[in-house]
Amino acid sequence: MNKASIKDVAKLAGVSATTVSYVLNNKPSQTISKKTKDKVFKAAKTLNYIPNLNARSLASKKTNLIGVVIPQTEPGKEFMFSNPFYGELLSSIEYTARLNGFHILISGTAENQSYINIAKNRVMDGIIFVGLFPGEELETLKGYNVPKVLVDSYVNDDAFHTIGIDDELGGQLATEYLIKNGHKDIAFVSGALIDNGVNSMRYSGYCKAMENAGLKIKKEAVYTGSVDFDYGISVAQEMCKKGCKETAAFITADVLAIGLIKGFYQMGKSVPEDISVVGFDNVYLSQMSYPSLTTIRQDISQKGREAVALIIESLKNKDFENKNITLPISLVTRDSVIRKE
Amino acid sequence: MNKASIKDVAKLAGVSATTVSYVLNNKPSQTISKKTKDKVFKAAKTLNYIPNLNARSLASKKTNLIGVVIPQTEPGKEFMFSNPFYGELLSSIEYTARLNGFHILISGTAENQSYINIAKNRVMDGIIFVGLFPGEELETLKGYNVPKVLVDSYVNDDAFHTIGIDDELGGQLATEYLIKNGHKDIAFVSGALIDNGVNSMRYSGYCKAMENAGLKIKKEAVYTGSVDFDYGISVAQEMCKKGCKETAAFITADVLAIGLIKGFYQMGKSVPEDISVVGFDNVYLSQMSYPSLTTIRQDISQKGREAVALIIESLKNKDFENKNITLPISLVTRDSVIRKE
DNA sequence: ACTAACAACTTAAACGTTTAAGTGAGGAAA
DNA sequence: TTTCCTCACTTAAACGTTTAAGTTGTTAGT
Repeated sequence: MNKASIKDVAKLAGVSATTVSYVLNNKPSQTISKKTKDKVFKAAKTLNYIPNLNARSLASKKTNLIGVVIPQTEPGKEFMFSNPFYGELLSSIEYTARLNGFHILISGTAENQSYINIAKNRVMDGIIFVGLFPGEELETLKGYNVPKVLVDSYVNDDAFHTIGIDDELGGQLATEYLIKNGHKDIAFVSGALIDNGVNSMRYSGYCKAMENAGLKIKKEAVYTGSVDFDYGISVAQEMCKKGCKETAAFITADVLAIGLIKGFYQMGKSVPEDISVVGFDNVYLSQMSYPSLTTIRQDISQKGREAVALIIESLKNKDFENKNITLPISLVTRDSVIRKE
Repeated sequence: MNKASIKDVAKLAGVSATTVSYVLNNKPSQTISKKTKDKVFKAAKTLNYIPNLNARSLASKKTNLIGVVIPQTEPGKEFMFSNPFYGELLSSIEYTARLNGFHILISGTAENQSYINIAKNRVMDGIIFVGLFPGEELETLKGYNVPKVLVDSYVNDDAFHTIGIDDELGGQLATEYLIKNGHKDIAFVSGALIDNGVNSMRYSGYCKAMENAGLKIKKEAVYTGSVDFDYGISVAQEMCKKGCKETAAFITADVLAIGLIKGFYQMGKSVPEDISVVGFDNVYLSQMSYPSLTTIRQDISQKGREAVALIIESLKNKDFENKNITLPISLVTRDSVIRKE
């Protein structure tokens, strides 16, 4: 028993396929009698009719599909969610999209695989790109004529919506808070510093705060690697091996910060007694750790909601101009920072 | 400048659309001269041709799309990833699918929304359902003629592949470990106990271990609510308020266990000194907590890989019978359990 | 009584592919 | 030389919808 098509429904109901389409889509542009509607509904129900969305999309040029491209945090590693930030963001995107009748098509980006592959290979109503993407491909992407949102990317091009936070300010707030608490030797720990990436911006905020306070930035106190728990542990180990002159650290991601805390603990040092720590993102994880993490709060959920909203708005209104949205951030103080005597 | 279609390419290359299709899909059933191939490739490149996958799917009846349905952990809450288990699983699914040329379409399940909606509304080559789903809808789902995988569901129906672990054994192992360490008053904490759900099975393992050891299961030591951090905190509070006669707890999810640890700490009790804790799942989170969590390890990543593999296998081989896979588990001992004097 | 308007449909083209079947040319086998 | 193959294509139908543009039959207005 194969799937019923609109024609089967039409035949059973004794009307044309067009009528079925009108009834089932509840087109206000077309009046259909109550009697006919009932017949169609009944026939559709009887045949367990399910419209083929591929056909619908082909005909209507709408797919109700939003693509989400998420960077692979580490090459060869399947865990694109090793940073819970992405999970929370995706969750918000999916939820908002679903409320609006859209589905989400996700794709990580493999090492050697172009991230625009997903755009090339699917027909989507819009795409959300999370994180930083290399510049050359952006050009190609521009030719893809659907609403596009860049999340957390400092690309300045009006072919895209952008949505992000003031990462530099965040870095500054975090560092200033440590300084305010009497710390002078403050390490900086982060994923790779890529031009125009969030980490670079946060680093720049760190530098600003240090300079404003007349503190020197020591090269050996700047650690950059990958954003995950294990790298956090290894940084803590390295710091301890070096003697750990630092009394505090600003870390650009909460997972990474939690890794540091763990690493210090393993090396016999404790947070915040021996070293204070400030993270970034305020993922749910940050309240779970011990000690709970002082961090820069951003509204991840809102980021997702806005991203979807921008796409939907652009879809509704063809002249809707691409927007650049900056969401607010704030410092949330918990237990990972202590005042230095 | 609208998108180029196969016809535009054909025109530019001076061949038929069919030839273009053959060339671009590299069909071995059809021989095409090198010369023509080159012409087609060149034309496609010039026009920046991107095949419309909706049209392709319509014609070929393959979508290269796998649907993943994930339960909403809490009604009205957007965070379907409040349990990191889902994120890790999804990540694995996405990665495996991508390696095989598939994309992932995800959908949470809203409260009042049928979870088969996604199946009804999209044309997919296969679907993976994660968690427990109400029985009535399963019947409807059976009519949907694509490979279907049920992950972590104790439905016994050969219309589905199933993949899971021996949850009862897991519950037993965890509880026995606590008993072996001298604990007699052991609480059980979990999400809702639903017939044939993993939590019920884990509970049953808990009961088995208790009974085998001649220990009584006290109703007031069994806590069931939702699987998230906050519920964990509230259970710890409740336990403490009751005087906390228990010296240990088996908790059916790591996030929940971490919540308990936090809650105990807030109430002035510490883990494992005052109370020992065993979790379940071994999500990456479990090593991050302090103390790190003794838990039941399951290979979440493999769960995802196998789920996708089953679908792909079924797609390749129409006679491939639905399988029931049970993956191994084991106890991983960390720091959240202490021997009782 | 005649036109206009409207309600309730249907016809047919279009969306962009795939693919079974067909075609013609050139070469090999008889 | 004729027949038969094989190569290198092309034709045309099909996939399941949507939707602009008809086509009726009825009602309303004058």
